[in-house]
Amino acid sequence: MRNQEIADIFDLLSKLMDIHGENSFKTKTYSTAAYRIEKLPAPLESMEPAAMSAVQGIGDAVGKKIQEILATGKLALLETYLDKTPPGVVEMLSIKGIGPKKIAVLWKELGAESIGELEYACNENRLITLKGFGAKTQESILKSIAFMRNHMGFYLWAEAEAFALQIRAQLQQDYPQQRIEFTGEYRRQIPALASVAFVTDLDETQLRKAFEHDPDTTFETEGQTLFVSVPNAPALHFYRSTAADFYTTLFTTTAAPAFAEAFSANYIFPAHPENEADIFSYNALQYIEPALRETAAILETAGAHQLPQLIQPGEIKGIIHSHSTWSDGVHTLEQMATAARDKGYEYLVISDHSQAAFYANGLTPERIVLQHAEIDTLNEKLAPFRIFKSIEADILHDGSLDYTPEVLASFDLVIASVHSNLKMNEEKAMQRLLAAIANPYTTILGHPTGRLLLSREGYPVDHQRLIDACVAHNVVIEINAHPRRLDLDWSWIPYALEKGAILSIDPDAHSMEGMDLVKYGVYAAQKGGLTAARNLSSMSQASFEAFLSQQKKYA
DNA sequence: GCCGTTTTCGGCCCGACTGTTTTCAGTCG
Repeated sequence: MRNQEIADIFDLLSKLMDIHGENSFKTKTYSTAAYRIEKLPAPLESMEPAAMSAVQGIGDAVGKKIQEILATGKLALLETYLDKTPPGVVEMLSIKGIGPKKIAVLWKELGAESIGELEYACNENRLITLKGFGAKTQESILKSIAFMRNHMGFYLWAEAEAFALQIRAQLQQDYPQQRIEFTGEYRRQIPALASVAFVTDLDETQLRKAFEHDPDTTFETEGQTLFVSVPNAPALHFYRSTAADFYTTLFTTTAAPAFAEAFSANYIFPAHPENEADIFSYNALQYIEPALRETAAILETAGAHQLPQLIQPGEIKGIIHSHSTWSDGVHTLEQMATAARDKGYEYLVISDHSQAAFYANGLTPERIVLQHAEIDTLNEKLAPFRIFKSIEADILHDGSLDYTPEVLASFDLVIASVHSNLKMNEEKAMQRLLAAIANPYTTILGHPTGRLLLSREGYPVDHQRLIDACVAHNVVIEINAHPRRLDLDWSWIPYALEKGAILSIDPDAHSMEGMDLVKYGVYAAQKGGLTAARNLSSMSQASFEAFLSQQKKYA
């Protein structure tokens, strides 16, 4: 079992015990244990019990519970708490803005045992009578429930990926003679999606057979399409097609509505295309990558043969934006650097959290000096690979960065990000962001909207003004590659490119494995037509150094 | 429940912000 899954068990245990009013120091212990386990550099599975109890926060009781989880796959104590808590109450933990204590009140005093009942009670204005609750809390609960409902059934592309690959692999293995291809929003690399779709020449009986081992799977047929619903997974669509129309079906089911409409209005399908490229060439169009098949406008660009050469995962040359054990990362500086080198990257930009982020062990000016000394030593050892000195500086409430100019000047580059006071109106958000962009030490604006896909709206920003300001101040705009962020959103990339902005696909890696997330950033960026030439992390080490020294002239 | 020692109990307990209070509990990053 992975550390993350074990940590999730302790985290849930801690919250359930809080709901049941257990000793808060006891529950704190479990939540701390969860945090520590999550940050362990090695899998608990492969650790000796002695090494385990040496970990801060893991004592006798937690150690035994870990052994139990590893041996049985579950934790009896958690099961007993789950047994005495209605599932709907457990679900309430996913409502933003309320925690275990408030949930306990809603359950015990209001009698709400599900999110539906809670929503009803809010609409009946019944929360305001409860101690510690008021109109604003009620409103924010309703808002959060509405947000959750809007995103129900949606999954991150990266979450859907493993499921999609597994389904396809199984069908290919069972029916090696037949064809199965991805289509729809999954093929278009939509960052958050509700379905994974396929085009196939398999018949309905064959398809159903692949799922019959799971009694919870349901099926629905509509014409030639089979819809399969597997619990807790994206919906599956199988568009069944004959060999003659296979590529026509693939083309039409891949297209977003606007793209499909424009195509059928202005172009025609050849009779029996032998591949998708035939459909484009028949209409004197350049081949359009699936990721780009969103708008009507892209067809005109393809007609003029001016499509961009989309950036590819192999064109990322450096890991920009990463964390180490100096702040809240899982691995040491040296581990991160050697991992980046071994993965074939030319350089690593280490950007731990700044001092305002105490929850993430942000760096004080004194610790920055020590970290820089370690980087210097490692750079001698690892040359020609290079670690660049950076920081993810918090953009404070007033838009200033988290250090004095002297400290900021000690970095090779500075990534400025908002991490606190996320509840802002657009005016306040823009004021903070524009101040940070205008700061001469800011090299990159990190995750510009602070959004978390399917989980949190970002603060509202005026994208055009934001991008214009970055261009004016030579500030690079990050495309944070974490699959839950993908922020800047791909839909704003064309505007940014048109205005001359430089973007940077950055993994925001908190571990060695975290570097592998860059590919999700590349997939999202492809949708916006990004090319390697306009992506900072595609620069070679030498070009990156030249770019930074150019930047310093502005500072 | 964990930890550390001025050990075998007693303290632990980030800080800003929000929304609720009228002095603070809960939540979040």
